[in-house]
Amino acid sequence: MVTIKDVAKLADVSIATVSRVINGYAHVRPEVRDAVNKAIDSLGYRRNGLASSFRTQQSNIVGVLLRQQRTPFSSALAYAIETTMFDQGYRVLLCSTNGDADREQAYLETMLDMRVQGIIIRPSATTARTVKQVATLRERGVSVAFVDMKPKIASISSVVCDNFSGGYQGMRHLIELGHRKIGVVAGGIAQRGGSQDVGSERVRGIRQAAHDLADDVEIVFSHPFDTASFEVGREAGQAMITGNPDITAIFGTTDMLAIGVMHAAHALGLDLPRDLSILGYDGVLESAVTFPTLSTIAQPIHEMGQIAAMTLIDHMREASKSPRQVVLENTLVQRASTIPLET
Amino acid sequence: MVTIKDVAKLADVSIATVSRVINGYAHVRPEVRDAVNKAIDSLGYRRNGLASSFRTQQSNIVGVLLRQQRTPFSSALAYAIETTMFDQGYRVLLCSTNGDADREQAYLETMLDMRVQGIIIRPSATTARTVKQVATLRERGVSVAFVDMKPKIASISSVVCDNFSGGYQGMRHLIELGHRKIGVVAGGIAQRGGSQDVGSERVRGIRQAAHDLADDVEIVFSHPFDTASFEVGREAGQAMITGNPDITAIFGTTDMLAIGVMHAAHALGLDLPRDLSILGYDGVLESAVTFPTLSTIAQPIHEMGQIAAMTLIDHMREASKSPRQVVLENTLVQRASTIPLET
DNA sequence: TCTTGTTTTGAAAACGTTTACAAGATAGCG
DNA sequence: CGCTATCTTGTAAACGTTTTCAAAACAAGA
Repeated sequence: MVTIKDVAKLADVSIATVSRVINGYAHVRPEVRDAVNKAIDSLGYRRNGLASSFRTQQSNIVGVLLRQQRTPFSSALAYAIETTMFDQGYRVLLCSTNGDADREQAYLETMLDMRVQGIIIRPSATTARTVKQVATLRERGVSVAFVDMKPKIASISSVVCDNFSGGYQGMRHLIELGHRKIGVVAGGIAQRGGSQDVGSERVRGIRQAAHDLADDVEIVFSHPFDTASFEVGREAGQAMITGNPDITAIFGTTDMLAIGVMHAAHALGLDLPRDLSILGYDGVLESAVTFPTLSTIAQPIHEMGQIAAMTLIDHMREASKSPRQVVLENTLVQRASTIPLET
Repeated sequence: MVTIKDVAKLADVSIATVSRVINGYAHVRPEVRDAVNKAIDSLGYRRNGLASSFRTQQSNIVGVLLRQQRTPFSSALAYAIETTMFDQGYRVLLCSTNGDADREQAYLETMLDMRVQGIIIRPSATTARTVKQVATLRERGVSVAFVDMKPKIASISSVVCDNFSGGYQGMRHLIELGHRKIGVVAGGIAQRGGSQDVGSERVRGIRQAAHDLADDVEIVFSHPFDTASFEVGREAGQAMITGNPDITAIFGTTDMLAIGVMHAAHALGLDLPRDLSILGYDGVLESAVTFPTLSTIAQPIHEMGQIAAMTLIDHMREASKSPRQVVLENTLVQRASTIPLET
């Protein structure tokens, strides 16, 4: 393996000079610089990243800790973060904890061991524990940013969507279409803990909209305290439709949930969207692919990832940077699954 | 930051002994071991991963280079690889090149700089270039494994599915259902290059099955030389259905392609699956979620990832291990979108 | 020419660990 | 008790880079 020493010898300079050339420092005579570069090329020298990271005690790696990885939302988020980081010269150590607290712990330790400069976390259920660990992280000089969950500690930067407003918008959409008896399938709330969590916020927005916008709205809630998956949506949807045949619209607080509802409706022989309007939440790719295509409250997932990445980068480059809490707006994407109530 | 020296001082031993304890070497007296461990705990010492990686010139990081990241297939694969690696004590540097050769190059260099022990690659279009780079990698002692593409160099391990057999199975399924005029939407072939690529293999299997199993089968091909996306499938499907109204089944060589076809069929007012059977390929989550649910040739994606990971680990642990080419079987998952031809 | 200031360069230390080597301690054996 | 073999421990070098410090070279001003 060719080292900086070999380059120095060939170019007939000291290793310090080679280092200066490599790192683009000033105060190197142009002809020396050229000679060094020539030596580097001819030897095929590559800087030993391990050595330089060791010496400077920092790698250009940032950790990204997601609680899932296979879901459309998570992978879109991961992609956004990764590309942004790449463009800024950082590399990403991607870790999916899959809700396992031990894994989360193990990954955080690995990250610490590797002296990552910063970490982006989409916290899982065990938030309390995570937050405590985050405190430890910051003591060690690691920058931290949360995504998709506002931390209780105000000193941590975060990027979230306004889920209250999203829920509100969605409900308003259904009400404006004339629906008055509306089902809400709100999954995955309990396990996310806290009252400030994503799912509860959406439900809060839904209630508020119903309260604000019409006197005669009736909401039927279904709270499958489970993951917000397709199967859960189907089961909840089936129960809801059979139990409340007069419902004219169902709002799933997750696209996958809504798609599950859609399947239940199909299976029960309903003609969509004529017999039942269905609204989703997230705006993942899959929502564009259902039949009928799913109207949904879209989250700016890519933007979330980008902003989270840039926020973290700001903190890493300038430790004194004060934390910022970014809140992004969700927007209604109207497709084919929601139509005006036929009278 | 507390170092091994501090621990040594507190435990009143040499740093060599501490190192031995940390790394679990033999020849340390139990009481000394305990004392060191106690010192470690009381100081909150954590081994500096950067330093030890530097010293040993290897990190426990493996690189995973995928050409995409947002697709269901890729994220399922990434997840499988990552969890397997984690369980084996390795950490994953995940990189999505997004088909960009420069990015691929940049990532490979980063990986080299970080002295990753091994790399798993799902090669992109620029295979020739990649293969050349891989040669360089191996000179530098980095183990390499391919996934989802059999490399031309026999010395590289790989894990692929038998796409020929998959295509064959799919076609047989449709023929056995009585279909005789069958459309095939085969996307994303050209850009993968080579004749040995995934898409072409599937088409080969399809042709062979038609040839073997019935004299009177007519196949209509559509080759959108583009990514195998939903939109492409929809456009190709629309053209195919309107151009060949007597087709009774369509085989998409990718689930997303097939789902696109399904949408085209819906849009044209066809009643699925009565008017048209549709078959997909991949078995991604989304295929279970369409309406009607999509019959598909399912790939054992998780298994592919697992085996790729374990293969790479074998190579890393024992460099002399001879390469192995694993070929996995695809299996037909029959759902609602394919039914017998009504006569 | 001498002084002063600036630019350019090299020598050497340092980062925190692992590990080769040697030495000290202990045990086993005759 | 003395010798050897084995176990346990410490010393010190090494890994490849960055960076401090100081010296050398040069330029400019007097």
